[in-house]
Amino acid sequence: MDSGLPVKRTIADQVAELVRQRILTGQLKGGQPIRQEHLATELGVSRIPLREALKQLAAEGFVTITSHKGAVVAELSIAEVEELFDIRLKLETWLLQLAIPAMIERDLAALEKNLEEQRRPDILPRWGDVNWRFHEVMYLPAGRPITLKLLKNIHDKIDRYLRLEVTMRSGFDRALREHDGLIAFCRSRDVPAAVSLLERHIRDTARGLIASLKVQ
Amino acid sequence: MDSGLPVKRTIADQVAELVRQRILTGQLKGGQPIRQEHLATELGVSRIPLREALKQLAAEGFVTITSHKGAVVAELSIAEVEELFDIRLKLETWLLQLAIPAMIERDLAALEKNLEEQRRPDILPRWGDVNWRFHEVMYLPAGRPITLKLLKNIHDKIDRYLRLEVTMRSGFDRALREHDGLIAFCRSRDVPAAVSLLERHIRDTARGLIASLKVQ
DNA sequence: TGAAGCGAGATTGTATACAATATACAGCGA
DNA sequence: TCGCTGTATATTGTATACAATCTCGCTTCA
Repeated sequence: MDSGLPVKRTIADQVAELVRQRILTGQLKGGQPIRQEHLATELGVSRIPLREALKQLAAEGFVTITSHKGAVVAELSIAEVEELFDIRLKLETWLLQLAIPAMIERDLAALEKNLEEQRRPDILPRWGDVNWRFHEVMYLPAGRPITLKLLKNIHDKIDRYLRLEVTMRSGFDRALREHDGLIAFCRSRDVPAAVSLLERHIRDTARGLIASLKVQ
Repeated sequence: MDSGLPVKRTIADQVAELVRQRILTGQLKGGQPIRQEHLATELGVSRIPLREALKQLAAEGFVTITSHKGAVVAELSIAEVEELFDIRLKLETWLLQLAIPAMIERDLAALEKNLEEQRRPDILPRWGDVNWRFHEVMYLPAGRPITLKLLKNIHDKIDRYLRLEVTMRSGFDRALREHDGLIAFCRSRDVPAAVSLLERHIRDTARGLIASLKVQ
């Protein structure tokens, strides 16, 4: 699956992955400072690979580094979340347009297999992952790997907040229905209908998340 | 201008900036390996800040790091260049749509000031910079800072190849005319005309660059 | 009172030293 | 000759040590 990963993983890479996961899962909360010595000793490594990991995460937008003051977990304002959803809207609808004509049976089967997983009762903890993979599989036939990687980064940043959304159950069933509809339109190669549903899907997700952010 | 820069710049930041510039200007060519010890002694620093700089550049996509083998200057395939231009097309037309209704006289004046600079005879070495700033100023009123930063990164990656384009003179005058036209449409608030011209502008640039890449 | 100055401790930034891994090449055997 | 293997060298990865900077409470003085 992750064919891009280096075979021999360096400590810095492992730490980057771990810290990223902690941020995504909310173990490290937005605005929280990251003390190098503390985290390094906890992980049983020196500060050198940790610092390299933090530099990488900073470039990816997960932490913010200020000289001589350290790294803090990045926070997204509501405006920034809205902007990220807008970027998704523009790029994902484009990819879907490209992907649908290029889809073969195997792609559609993969989408349906993913949808089955989404229906399993114990999905919630893995929802972020599975949901992204659904979209990824759908856009893969478009053959635009750079865009896909960019979108994954955006999804990761957003998912952190989706996890916090306690009222997710409400939007959850809707998301499943929309995913189901997307597959149907992909099957019938109905590009306009699929794109329009995807637009609604992304906008609905955005609306739900932003509403729940504004409450807090 | 660069208000986002840290006040106290760390060695790692300076090195990252310098290496990025060397890549952009072609002093470091695509595929070329970067030997840490060598570059570090040349710059008079230790390998630690250099390594942090390389991690950052890797996350930004300017170099590729392989464990225990080192960093090499990233190369873009023709397909990747095409994809980057496609992303530009989707995002920049969107930003322009948002920006035009929000433009005030000051923005238009800034565009014209930039265009004047483009007309100066000694522009070629600074073309990459000035050209990006034209687009940046044009999209700034859209109020989408994340997208803008993303686009800057894409421009940087592309500009490296634009610099190589020896026959730039041909596309150069055309670019100036198109920039001129864009300002006119912005002034008249003619969104459809501006967007359509911008589409052509980006496609023209892409076509010219890709043609010259295919020759080599 | 309160605002500026000044350490002591905490924290980050960088250099040096060493360990782990990769690369190049010589020697050996079939 | 060809291919394998082991060793020397080069290069990267990480730990430790130290330097630079920041934080925060205290003092001092207007």
